[in-house]
Amino acid sequence: MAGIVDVAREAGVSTATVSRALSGKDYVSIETKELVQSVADRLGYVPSASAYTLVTGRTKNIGVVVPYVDRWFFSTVLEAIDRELVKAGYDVTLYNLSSGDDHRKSIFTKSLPRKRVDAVICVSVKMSEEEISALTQVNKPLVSLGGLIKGAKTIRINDTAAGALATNHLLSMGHTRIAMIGQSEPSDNFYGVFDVRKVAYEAALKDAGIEPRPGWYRAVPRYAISEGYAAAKNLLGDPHNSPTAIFASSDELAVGVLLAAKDLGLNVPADLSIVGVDNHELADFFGITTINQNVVGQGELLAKTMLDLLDNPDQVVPEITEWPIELIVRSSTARAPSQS
Amino acid sequence: MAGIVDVAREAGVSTATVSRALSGKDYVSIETKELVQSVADRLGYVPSASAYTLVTGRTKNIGVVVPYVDRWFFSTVLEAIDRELVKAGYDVTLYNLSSGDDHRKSIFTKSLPRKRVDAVICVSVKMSEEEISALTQVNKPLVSLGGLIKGAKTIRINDTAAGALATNHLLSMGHTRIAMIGQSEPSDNFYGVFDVRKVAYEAALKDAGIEPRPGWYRAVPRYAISEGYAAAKNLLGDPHNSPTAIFASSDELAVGVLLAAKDLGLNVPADLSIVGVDNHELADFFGITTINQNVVGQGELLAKTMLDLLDNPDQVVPEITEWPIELIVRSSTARAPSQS
DNA sequence: GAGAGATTTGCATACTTTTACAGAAAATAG
DNA sequence: CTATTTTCTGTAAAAGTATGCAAATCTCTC
Repeated sequence: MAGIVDVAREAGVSTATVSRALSGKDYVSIETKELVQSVADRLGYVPSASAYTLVTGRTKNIGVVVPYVDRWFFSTVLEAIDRELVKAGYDVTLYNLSSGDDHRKSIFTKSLPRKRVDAVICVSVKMSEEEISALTQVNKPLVSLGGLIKGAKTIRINDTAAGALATNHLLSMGHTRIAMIGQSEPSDNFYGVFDVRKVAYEAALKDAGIEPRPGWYRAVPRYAISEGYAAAKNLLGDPHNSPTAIFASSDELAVGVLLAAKDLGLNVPADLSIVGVDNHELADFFGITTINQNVVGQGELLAKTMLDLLDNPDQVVPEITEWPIELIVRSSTARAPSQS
Repeated sequence: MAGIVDVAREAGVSTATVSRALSGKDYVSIETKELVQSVADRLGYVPSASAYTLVTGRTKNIGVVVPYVDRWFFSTVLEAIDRELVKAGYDVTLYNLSSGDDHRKSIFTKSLPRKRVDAVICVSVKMSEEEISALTQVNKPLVSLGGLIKGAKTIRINDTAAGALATNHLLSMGHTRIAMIGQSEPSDNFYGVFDVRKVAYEAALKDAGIEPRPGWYRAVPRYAISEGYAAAKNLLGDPHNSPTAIFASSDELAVGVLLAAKDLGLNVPADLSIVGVDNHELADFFGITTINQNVVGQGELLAKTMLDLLDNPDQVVPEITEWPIELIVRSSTARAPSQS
């Protein structure tokens, strides 16, 4: 393992010159630069990241905290974040909260502040005051996606607007019997949207003069096709007293609803309208009307925001930037069937 | 930012004692240990990872290289790997090859050897000789999942056996008109299984005295429901000359096939048998016969193998350990329909 | 009570790099 | 041709921790 001194000796210069030649950001003659470069290549020299960090205080590494990695939203956003960060020369180390609750504490009190990372990106994670201050006290920039983290720049969609947009779309098509499948209260790790969208859905109904039925809101623990299917089977069980529309809080749930409807012999959208959220690849495939939240775009903006913050650390900016959403109408929604 | 010297001064001991007290792996009296601990807590002291690494040579950090993170197989295996590694006190930094091809080079020549990680785990990635030697020369343990990396411990399923198992299952039920949907040649980053399973499928047919029809093998670029759907629609287009069974190289493809069959008015399994690979959550939901490869199990074993290698670096072990597969029969396969 | 061993601490060094400082050489200005 | 500026290079001092070595204290055992 060649070190900088080996390169210096071999090239007949000082270590300082080697450092300058390779970093390329200081006076050094073109000849010695090339000489050093070639010697370094020949010896296979790569500078030690820990030594670099020790002296500069910078790691060129960013920590990304997620509640899960094996779920669509998170793996998608992670891919987007990683791409942007890598482009700027950063590595990313992954902190997955689902890997154990006892682990969570050590992440925030040990790993993150331990000068391992230059900054922290949190996606949809709930953080306590102490956890936040543990980070800000060591002066680590912090940005967040979807969560509510006091003092951190946050990017998120307006979930109230999303819930209203979906519900109003159905109302505008004459539906009055509208059910919703949402997210049940998740773990401590996960800042979910479970009640925000529900509240918006109920408010939209009330605004239209419709009293929401408690039985027509179903909470599922996970955004999965199977969960949407089971919930829909249940909601649509009684043909004389069924909703004519279902608002699902994710496209994966919506797909489950669609399949359940088919299995029950219902025609979508003639008998049942469905709207989801996410603009998941599957929503396109199944023709599901959805609320596009462009997860990749959010991830990219998140990463760019972080990089920007790293460049000028004490800029003043809005705490929360709201990512635009839009309704994408496909073939899963239509006018409500005439009253039977 | 409190350093070890601050703790030492405050506690009235030497830095050496602080180090020993906190690491807990050397003689230190119980009283001073508690004293140091409390002072460290009060000051919010966390040892610097870079200093630790510089002096010990160990990072407590493992690099995981993947071709993608936003695809089912990889996010699932990543979750499993992370859980095991975290349990053992390691952080994981993620190297996603899909973040750019120019990036790939810098990963293997810079990031990885730069003493950032203690070891490297590769999942399904093709590596050149140079890339491997760049890692082994700096003495970094390397384990791999699914790829073929010379000199590295590798865990994988026997894809030949998988292809044979699936095909023979269909043959044993009297099918003679068997098509396959596999993976087209992927990028340089990705060590795919595209031809291994195909060869096994064709060999199994030939063993049964059936000449494989070129047109009945379809290659798709991506394991996605939509790809399986499109390929199946195509394969099943001509009702007088269609296969009675389709072997899909992944469960996601198989789901697409199932949906296509339904849309064409075919009855599964009466008119068409389908077998997939993975034992994806969806295969259970849709009742698809599949070959279980237990991705989580593979990831866990991979991580454990790595940890073991880290503990005793020069053990001698088999290069390749083969992960067992099994056929899970569900409701998507049945005896071939009688000849029409 | 003395010697042997076990336990407890501190001193000093090493790990590898970057960079402030200063000095030398070269270029430019007047 | 001197004075000034610019370019180039080396010396040395950090950065924060772990650990070998030695010294000191304590605990036994006979």
